Amino acid sequence: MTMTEGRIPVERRRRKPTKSGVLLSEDVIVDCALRLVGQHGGDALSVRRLGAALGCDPSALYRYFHSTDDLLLAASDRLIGEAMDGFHPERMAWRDGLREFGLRIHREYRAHPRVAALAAYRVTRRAHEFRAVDAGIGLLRRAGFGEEDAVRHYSAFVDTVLGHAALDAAYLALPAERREADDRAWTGEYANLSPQTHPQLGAAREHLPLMAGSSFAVALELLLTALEVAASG
Amino acid sequence: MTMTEGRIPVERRRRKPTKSGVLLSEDVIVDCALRLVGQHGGDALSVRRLGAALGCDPSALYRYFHSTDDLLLAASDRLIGEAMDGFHPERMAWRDGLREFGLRIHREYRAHPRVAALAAYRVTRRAHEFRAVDAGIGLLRRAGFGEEDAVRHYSAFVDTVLGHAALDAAYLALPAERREADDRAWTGEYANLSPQTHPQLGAAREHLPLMAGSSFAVALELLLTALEVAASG
DNA sequence: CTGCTTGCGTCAATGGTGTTGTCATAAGCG
DNA sequence: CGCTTATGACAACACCATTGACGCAAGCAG
Repeated sequence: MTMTEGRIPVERRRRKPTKSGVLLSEDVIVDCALRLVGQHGGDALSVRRLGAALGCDPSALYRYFHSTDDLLLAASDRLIGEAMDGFHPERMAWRDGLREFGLRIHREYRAHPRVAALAAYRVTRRAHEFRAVDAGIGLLRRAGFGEEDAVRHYSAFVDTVLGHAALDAAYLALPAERREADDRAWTGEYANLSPQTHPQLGAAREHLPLMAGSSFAVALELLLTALEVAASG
Repeated sequence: MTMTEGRIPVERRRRKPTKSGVLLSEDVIVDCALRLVGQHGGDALSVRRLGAALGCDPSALYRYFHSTDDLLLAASDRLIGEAMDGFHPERMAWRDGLREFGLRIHREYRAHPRVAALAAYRVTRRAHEFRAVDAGIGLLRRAGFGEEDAVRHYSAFVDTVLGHAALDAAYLALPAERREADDRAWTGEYANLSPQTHPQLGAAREHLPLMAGSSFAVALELLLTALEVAASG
């Protein structure tokens, strides 16, 4: 089929338990996938491992999703909903609201890095995203921006948040060994460079481990400050 | 080996041409990898395809790189090198220097979206990156930050730049059809939502197309302003 | 209760991936 | 000229996603 593939119908009547007794469903599979990624790291998500965890043949999953990408999108849809669940920006000051907005997305993405690495780059065009954008623009209007500037600054804000979230998520999705190797660079290769050729690195040697962790919190506060300045100016 | 693996020495004396007559080298391989990824997409980067393109056995590449990850880091470092080529921050005010620093990286990543999407979140641990980090920290020292704060704020700055670069690069790496569909969402789905349920989107309807383009320029200026505030405070 | 339809789990196979160990060969030094 | 060794080739291993054929059994029709 070259046409857009029709959704696999969610309503199923016939149910056959798997060899090990588990009843499969779209929800059960997404649950298991998120659990698998959360517990065993980013590279634990493969059709084979998922099948093993569910006690079914890997190919059984294709009865529910067209591809692993399709499965990941389904999982990412749930992520957006969970990130925004219980968020009530109208109850707080705009700056606090924007901060929580950013922190919620960032936290959710970090909790599911492998899924997030794919989700961050995509426009879902679904209900949860609609609601999030509406809330975000509303917060910037309350900060004092006019309509056009609110949109422009919301765009900059959310892209910065998503960019950091994607970066941190992609990093967390790396195999542990590579992640540790990247971290060690700041106390190893970087700290041992000659101060002659790299004077700043030499002078700041003892602070370089700061480069290893996430810088999102610092960047978020900087951005909020800048928005405050821009709104009042 | 649990220790950090020794670098494969760059100086080689013996040279044996491959079956098809090509002389392999680290540079030749990176060249080919960048070309391959640029032409045929991120999924085109595999040792087997790379070997085929170079006219050598896939395993020959392991004489030059420990793994495909190692190769990717080498390619990434070359991007950094090209981005920083001819950059002389000491000749300009710190704010102008940081702006150009950000713009250079962003431009280079946009020029090689597929490699950038794979490499934006990695630490290359190589010469070009060393120099870039040294220059970046130096600019923030000149802004008035102490050593520790300079490192902390450089981290936030560069991660924001890389995050935006990764986002924009991933967007550019999308198939044109999907990219256009995403753009159309802001004049289509988003603009047609009911103002009852999404009041902000309704009010700002005519400005929503602003969401389609890159927000990097706006975010960069915001960040520079915030750094100025933080440095003087 | 019987029997048919069909949803769906299983099996087997295809062709892709990174990586490693072994071997042969040729480059360049002594 | 011959020896050492760098390095390319080959084969094999373990994993991956995806597909098509097969057959079991769930649930409805009669």
